[in-house]
Amino acid sequence: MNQQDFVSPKRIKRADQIVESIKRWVVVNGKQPGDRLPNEKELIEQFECSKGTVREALKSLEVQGLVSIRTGPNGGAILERVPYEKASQLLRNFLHFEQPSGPEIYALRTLVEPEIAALAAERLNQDDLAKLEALVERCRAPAQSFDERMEQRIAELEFHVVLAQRCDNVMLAFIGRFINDMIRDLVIFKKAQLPEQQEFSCANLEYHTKLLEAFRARDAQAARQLMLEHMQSAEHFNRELEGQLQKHFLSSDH
Amino acid sequence: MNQQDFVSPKRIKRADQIVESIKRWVVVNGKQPGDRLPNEKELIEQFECSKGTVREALKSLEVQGLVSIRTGPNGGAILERVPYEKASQLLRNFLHFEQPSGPEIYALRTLVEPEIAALAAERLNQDDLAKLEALVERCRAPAQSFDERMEQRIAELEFHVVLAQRCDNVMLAFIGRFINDMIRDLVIFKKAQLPEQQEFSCANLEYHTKLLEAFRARDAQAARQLMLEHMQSAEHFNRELEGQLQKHFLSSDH
DNA sequence: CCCAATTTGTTCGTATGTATC
DNA sequence: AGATACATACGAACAAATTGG
Repeated sequence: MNQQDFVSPKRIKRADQIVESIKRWVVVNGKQPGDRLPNEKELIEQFECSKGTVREALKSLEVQGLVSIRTGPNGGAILERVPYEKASQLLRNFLHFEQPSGPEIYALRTLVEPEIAALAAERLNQDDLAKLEALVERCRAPAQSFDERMEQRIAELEFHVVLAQRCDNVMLAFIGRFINDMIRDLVIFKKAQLPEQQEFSCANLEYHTKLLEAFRARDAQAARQLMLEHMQSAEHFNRELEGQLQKHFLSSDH
Repeated sequence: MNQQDFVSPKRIKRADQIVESIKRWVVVNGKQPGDRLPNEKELIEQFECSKGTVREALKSLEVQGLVSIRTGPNGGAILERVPYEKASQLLRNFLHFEQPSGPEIYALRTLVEPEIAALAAERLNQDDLAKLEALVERCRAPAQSFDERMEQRIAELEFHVVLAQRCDNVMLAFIGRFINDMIRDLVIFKKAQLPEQQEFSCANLEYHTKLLEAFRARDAQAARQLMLEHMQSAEHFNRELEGQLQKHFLSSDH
């Protein structure tokens, strides 16, 4: 039925072709977030296909986070910036079966966080600094309970997310935020097994305090160096923790 | 009609609920790639909904790259590892409106490539080394034409992709491959504007040759150091190139 | 090679909710 | 408030693909 059938053993669905066509159309016409796509009727005659096929293509674009579809008159598909949450979720799907280990995550973190800190140092405003200080202060009082300890651990990670969001390299910003989200989920997931690690919390608090000073002084070099030491320390403690968990797992059952 | 209507102003579609349920089902039952999902009929009675709704949910999972759907007896949806190409494409959607600049990409590259080189140094086998050598040799003869120059440029990038694929940190491997894919597209897109840059090609060839030696000797430290210098050099040349392009753009028209 | 069983894929018609004018 | 346009959801019938005898 199609001339492509001889070259391509795998049939390419019409809806997917339309998705690609629409993407090209967006790129070559320089369409921006907020711009409207042609409505259903126009797309149907443009691509000479049924209403269902167009709807399937739009549906696919929606799942990818590229458009949102509004109901009502003058509704239809409008272009959207892909929200971080969507991109994050799709990347996590990819990593689910790859199972990155704790050490792998921390190794990447050690590479990127110092640079993020250096870039953020030059861009943090008073609001950001206040937010960071609040997060640091929340970790200062010794935790009284299990939940409180976990809450402090998440506040620590939030400190890094704030830095990532203020970093003006979009790729570094994404990776930084993504890594901290992953670690947050690890913390929550392993919460039943999470031992005390008082030393770890103290070290983190100290580093964050010093980092805050460097940020206030807008000292990028100091921030980079402090963050590097902070990450190496965290990497060390994580290795220790995983060793403990392994031992506990081996001795308890199985 | 729904108790959620008070807390959540935004109605959550049934199909999306089913998607989330299936994802949870996969995680808690430890399903692996190749395992089959329940077929349409079972899903319909499981979720008490129509065939169309189930199909929409499966469609969504397919767009996300999590399942592939086959027809016929013993057909249905089977779990898939999300292929790199899918994850890459979805992340590029996210970055499309963020427009990472050349310098931003190269800055991240300078951070991750040295580590990738160090990790790869310990894992490259004879086949990999032969492949790398072939790619280096392809760049040795001076390019005679425009297309040949571009082909060499792409072979240079392929060198880095091979390293990324052999790196045993899945997150680093993904980022490394992704960055080189992005640069490849930049090269192809800007091909009309690509000036000669003989020095750049020579420097790259020299670094790749030295790196190959280090890989043969399984010298991770040397590989890391060489790659760092290589990346700093590339970052420098890219800055120069963008300066030239900017000047050319300003003087030619507009 | 064809037939039959099985399972997905497509296309109707219809009803209902919901946002916009 | 009412009319309109669109999305969502359902059901049933039919089409297409794949497998195994």
